[in-house]
Amino acid sequence: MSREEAIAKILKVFRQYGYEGTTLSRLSKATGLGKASLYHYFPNGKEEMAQAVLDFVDDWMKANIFVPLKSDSTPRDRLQQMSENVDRLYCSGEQTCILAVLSLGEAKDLFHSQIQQALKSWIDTLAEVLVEADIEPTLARQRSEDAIIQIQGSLVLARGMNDTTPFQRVLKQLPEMLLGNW
Amino acid sequence: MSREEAIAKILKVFRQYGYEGTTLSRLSKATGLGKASLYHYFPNGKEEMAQAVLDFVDDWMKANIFVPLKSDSTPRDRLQQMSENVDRLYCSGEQTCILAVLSLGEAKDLFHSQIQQALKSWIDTLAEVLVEADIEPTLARQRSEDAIIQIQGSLVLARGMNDTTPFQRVLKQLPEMLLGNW
DNA sequence: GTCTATACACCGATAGAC
DNA sequence: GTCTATCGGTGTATAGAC
Repeated sequence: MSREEAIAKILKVFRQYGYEGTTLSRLSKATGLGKASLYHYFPNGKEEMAQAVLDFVDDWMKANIFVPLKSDSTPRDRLQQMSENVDRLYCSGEQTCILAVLSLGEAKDLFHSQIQQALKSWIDTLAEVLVEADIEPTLARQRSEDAIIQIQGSLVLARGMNDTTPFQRVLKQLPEMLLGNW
Repeated sequence: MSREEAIAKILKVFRQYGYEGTTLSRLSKATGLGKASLYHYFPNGKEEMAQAVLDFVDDWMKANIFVPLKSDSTPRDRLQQMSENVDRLYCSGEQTCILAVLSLGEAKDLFHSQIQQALKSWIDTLAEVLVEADIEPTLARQRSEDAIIQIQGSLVLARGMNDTTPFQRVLKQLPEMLLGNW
């Protein structure tokens, strides 16, 4: 198994159980690797695995969210593209946000600056698109923040209610909400 | 120390560290009680403490959110009252939502139905107020759901950005958003 | 009620064979 | 690379003195 494949499986565990709830036993089971083998890929153990997971998601978001947002198609198309990839990122609302999960407990101290940076980049990039769509910078910024709030909030609600409908509704309305047509 | 006082301190630990990250050592430190003393108040240990915390918050929400929402003042006043108490519940955005935290990992299996019920009651009660304010039931329900989404999402963002501003903005706009005046 | 002491399982991590 | 075996530490939980 490649390191990349292992990271994808490890990611699922961290998303479900959080940092402290993710044990080497669970990671071993999820990857099919023995504990010692995990240390072959990640010499610094659990912390390095969480770091790898964060880096992996970081790269994925750059490629599948930020790059599309900076493309040369129309603002509406770019926002639509983002929504589709956000839907994939969170498996239509069935998976938590790793940024949200790793901002709890001990993990908060370890990864806070990286999480903060990822959220900030997302909001900033989104706001730039809205400014291009002739929205006032202050309003653009606020709407972008609201978009992240709605995505995160609907993930929480979907998890708590065991129903992904709220997430899907939010995502569907997202482009028009951002552009202010409603 | 009374059981109630202990629960309030235990609540803080679960909010910060989540279910798996909350250890008896941390609870012992937070309460000032030895581990064995904790078992005097909560014979079934950690699970019972989490249950007590959930029940405590449940009662608090009934008294400080649901009851005000069902009072006989105007819809706007009731929503305003809710916002103020939500602000207290989450310490102006500095504290997580225990319902959101306990819907992760092992705790999800243990407490899912109670968490689901609490969220559902909140949305239902909110929607009733909006219907009284002559809003169509379908729209009332959707806006109520959006309110919970925005509260939860802004808490996540506030935590990730280490900045409670988003939460406070959401809360301030909440009554007018719900009534549809914006 | 609160404590010290302790039981036993599981934690993260490592050694070393293959 | 992957494994088994094992380490020291900490987890939850309990016994029993005071």
